[in-house]
Amino acid sequence: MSVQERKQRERADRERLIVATARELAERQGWDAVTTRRLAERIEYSQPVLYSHFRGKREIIGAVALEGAAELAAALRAATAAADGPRARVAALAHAYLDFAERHPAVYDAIFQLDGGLPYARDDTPEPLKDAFAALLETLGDVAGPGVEPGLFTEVFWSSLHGLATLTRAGRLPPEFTETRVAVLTDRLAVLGPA
Amino acid sequence: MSVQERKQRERADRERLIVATARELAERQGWDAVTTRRLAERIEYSQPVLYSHFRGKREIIGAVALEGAAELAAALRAATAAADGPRARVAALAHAYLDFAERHPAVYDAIFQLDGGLPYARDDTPEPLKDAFAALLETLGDVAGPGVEPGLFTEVFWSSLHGLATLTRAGRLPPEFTETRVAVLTDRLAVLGPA
DNA sequence: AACTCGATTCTAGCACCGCTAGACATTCGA
DNA sequence: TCGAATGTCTAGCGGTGCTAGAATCGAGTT
Repeated sequence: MSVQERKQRERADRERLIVATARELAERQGWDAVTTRRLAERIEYSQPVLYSHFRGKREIIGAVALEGAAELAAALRAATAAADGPRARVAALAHAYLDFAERHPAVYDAIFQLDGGLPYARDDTPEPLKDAFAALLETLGDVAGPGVEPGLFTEVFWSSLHGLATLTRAGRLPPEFTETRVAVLTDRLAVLGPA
Repeated sequence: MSVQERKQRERADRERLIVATARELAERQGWDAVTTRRLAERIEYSQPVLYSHFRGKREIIGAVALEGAAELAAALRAATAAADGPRARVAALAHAYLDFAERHPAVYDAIFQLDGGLPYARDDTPEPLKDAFAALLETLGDVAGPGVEPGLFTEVFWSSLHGLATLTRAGRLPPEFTETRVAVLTDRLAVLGPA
C-alpha cells in the first residue's frame, strides 16, 4: 500500500510542477512560449509525460486558470475586507481586480479569455471559478440597487472591469486615466448610499 | 505609363482579394483556420505572394481590422440616426455594438483583441479606428453627465460593452439576460434626461 | 521578331508547433 | 528469478509562419 501511496504522491507532485512551470513560463514570456517541448524540458521529462497528466495543452491552461481563480478570489476578499463602507469596498474591489489583471496578465487570460476546456456559468462549473464570482457578488450584491438582481448586477460590473482590463492591456485604451474611469464606474453603476 | 498603372491596379485588386479572403475564412472557421497556406491556395497564388503585400499574418489581421472598424462605425451611426432621444440613441448604440460583435466575432477580434500591428489611441492611429471611436463619442458624449469628460465617459461605456461582448462569447456569461444587462448599463451609466 | 534583363512568382525548405505510436526501461508480484 | 505491468522515451506525423534561391514571365529595345 505505502508504495502505491508514494507513487500517487509523486505523481501529484509532478502534476503540480507542470502547472507551476506552465504558469511561470506564461507569466514570463506569454502563453505562446508555453510549448509542450519547452514545458517538458523544464520539468525534465519528455513530452508524453505531460499527456499522461493532461489531455493536452488546453487542459494545462485550464489548470492554471483554476489556480489563478482561487488567488483572484482571495485577493478580492482581502481587499474588500480591509475597506469600510460600501463605496470604499466597491472601489477596493475594482482596484484589486484590475491590479490582478495587470500583474498577472497570463493567468488572467487563462481564467477569462483562453480556452482551458472548463465549463463556465453552469452547475458543473469548477468550485474555484464559482467562488471567484461569489467573491465579486459578496461586495457587489450589496450595491445592486432597487430592481436589479444582485447576480445580474455583479455580471454587469464585472464585465465593465473586464472590458477596462482587456482593452487597456491590448493597447486599445491609454492606461493613464484608469483611476478616473474606475471612479465613473463606481459612482454611476453602484447604488451606494442610503441617502 | 498605362502598363504600370494596370499593374498597380491589379496589385491593389489582389491585395483586396487577400484581405477579403482572409476575412471570409476567419468568419467561417475562425482565425486559426487562416493559415498562409490555405490563404494562398484560395487566392490561387503561392505563399510568398502574400508576403509581397503584407509583412506577415499579423498585418493581414490588421487590414481586416481596419475594414471592420469602418463597417462598425457605419453600423453604429445608422443605428443611432434612426433613434429619437438620448435614451433610445444610447440603447440603439449598445444594441448595434453587441450585434456587430455577435455577428462578426472574427472581425470584432481583429479590431479589439488580436494583434494586427496597428497603433491604437495615438496620433498616428489609422483613420478607421479613430472614426469608430468617434462614432461612439457622437452618441455617448451627450450623456456623459456633469463632471465627466465625454471622451473618458465614452471609453468607460465602450469598455463595458466590450466586456459584455467578450465574456458572453467566451462562454463566461450566459447569453440569456444580455438585454437586461444592457438596460442596467444604459440606465445607470448614462445621464439621460434633463430632469 | 528576337532578345535582354528586371520584376514577378514558385518550389523547396527552415525551425517550430501539438500530439502520439511503438520501442524501451523499470519495477512489482509470484 | 522471472513475467508482466507500469512507466518513460525516441522518433515521427502533419501542421504552422516565414524565406532563400531557382525559375518564369513580360516589357522595352534592338
